[in-house]
Amino acid sequence: MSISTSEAAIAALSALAQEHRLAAFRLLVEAGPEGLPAGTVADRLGMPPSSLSFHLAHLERAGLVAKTRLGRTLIYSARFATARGLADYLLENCCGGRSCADAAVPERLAKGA
Amino acid sequence: MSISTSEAAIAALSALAQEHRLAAFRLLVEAGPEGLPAGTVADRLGMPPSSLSFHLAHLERAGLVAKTRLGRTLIYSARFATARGLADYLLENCCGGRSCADAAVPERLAKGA
DNA sequence: TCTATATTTCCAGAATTATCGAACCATATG
DNA sequence: CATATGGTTCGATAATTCTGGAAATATAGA
Repeated sequence: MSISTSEAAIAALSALAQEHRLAAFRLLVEAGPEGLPAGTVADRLGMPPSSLSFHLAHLERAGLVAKTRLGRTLIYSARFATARGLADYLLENCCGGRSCADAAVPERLAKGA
Repeated sequence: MSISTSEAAIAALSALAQEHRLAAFRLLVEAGPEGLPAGTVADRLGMPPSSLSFHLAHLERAGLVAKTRLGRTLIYSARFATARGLADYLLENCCGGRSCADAAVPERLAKGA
């Protein structure tokens, strides 16, 4: 998941553009590759399981998390590569390779000078 | 705009998590520091001015674009620093400093092994 | 098999976001 | 001042997303 199309970028962006999902994802990042059971995430975030499930599914569709069954618990883990892929996408497509040293003060356009 | 809080990150993420806004922002990035008049962006994106205005305002609130008046035209330009700030936020908070070499296959948790 | 646990899916209602025409504001120019 | 141009704001409607309880699914264990 290296995020090549803008659709993929939008999927990842909107997956993270939500309070609860960003919090869940950060929790999983912190948990590392071992991941965390859905229930644990729900507890730590203090939200009802059905709501959390909705958000985790959203993250999974965007390729940001992976799901593994272990007995009767489902373990979610962060897909670091996708997060990095999104960061790379931003750097390439939204910083245009330029230095990114904020210089957004256009003072002369449509005027020759 | 270095994006320190998660609120700021969510604002930037959701600003870019929309087809038209991402397209508009990319256009402004491509245009460089000189920026582009709102009307030009509307033309290139083929959308009614009021719709575009709505989206540009959204990008501006998130700190992703700057607005400058030049006569009767309003020129929008990308704030590269914010885009980079978002990329940095992702790298720091969503990749956890680790190598990011996808390793999301938790096979032993809750079991000693 | 019956029961308990972990979680998801379903569904309906609430909340938020997007769309776009019409009216409005600001600036330029005759 | 009158008029034209570039854009925004308003407002009503449509579309999408979020929320959370109830019912359903999957697995484990007695």
